[in-house]
Amino acid sequence: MTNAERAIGRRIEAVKRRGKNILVGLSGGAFLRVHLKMTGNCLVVPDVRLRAATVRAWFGLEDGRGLVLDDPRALGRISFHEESEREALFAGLGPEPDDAAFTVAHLAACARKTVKPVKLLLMEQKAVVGLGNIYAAEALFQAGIDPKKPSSRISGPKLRALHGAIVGVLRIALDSAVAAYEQPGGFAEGENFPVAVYGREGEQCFRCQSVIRRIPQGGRSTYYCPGCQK
DNA sequence: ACATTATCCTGCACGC
DNA sequence: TGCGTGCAGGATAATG
Repeated sequence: MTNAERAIGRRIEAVKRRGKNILVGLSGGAFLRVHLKMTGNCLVVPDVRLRAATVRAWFGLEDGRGLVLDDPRALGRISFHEESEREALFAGLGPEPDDAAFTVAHLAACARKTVKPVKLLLMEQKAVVGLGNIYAAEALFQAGIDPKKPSSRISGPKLRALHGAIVGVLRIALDSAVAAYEQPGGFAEGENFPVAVYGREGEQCFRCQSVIRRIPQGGRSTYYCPGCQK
């Protein structure tokens, strides 16, 4: 029996989220883990037989509808797990940004442990979950921190500002994503987020008029304002 | 043990 | 016009 076949006959009981993972709870003590990566979309379609060409995985529901993973770039993943695997599966993840466990002290403790550039620390999903390349850059801009700054050398006030920026950025990102999904037929995560630095290389900073820069970090592009971010 | 790089995958922007 | 190249993204495997 394949892993996908282990889901057959089970009832969908709940849908939750942990960081960037969607958890589809199934009867019999199991769940599906979905990661949308960049362009994935997990949704229920009216007829599982009429799937878009970009649907990479699908489950037929008893009424003919389908639970599908639609992903043009095919980086998204869906996998079956027993409840017993849950703890180990997410053991490396940090707290949710809106959880009481995500405090300034927690962020400071994570930062103190490493000299790696703070942008990379934020991308690891270990100090806090939810930040990707765009939101990490925007949070660092809001906090006025240079993305190249060694994590352990960030001052107390800057860490406090960063904590607030992370919470604010992810709250807006989540709210706008939920609103986008609630539009009829809508899916436009991120489209409503007002970017200050991401993708704006060579353009002027809205705040100080400096020219926005782009640098490689961890194989990705990081955008920042050299005037605002020290 | 750590840090950097490659890999996955497709679509699109770009230069010639 | 059309083709080749490179880049975008998150997470993880592989390499240094």
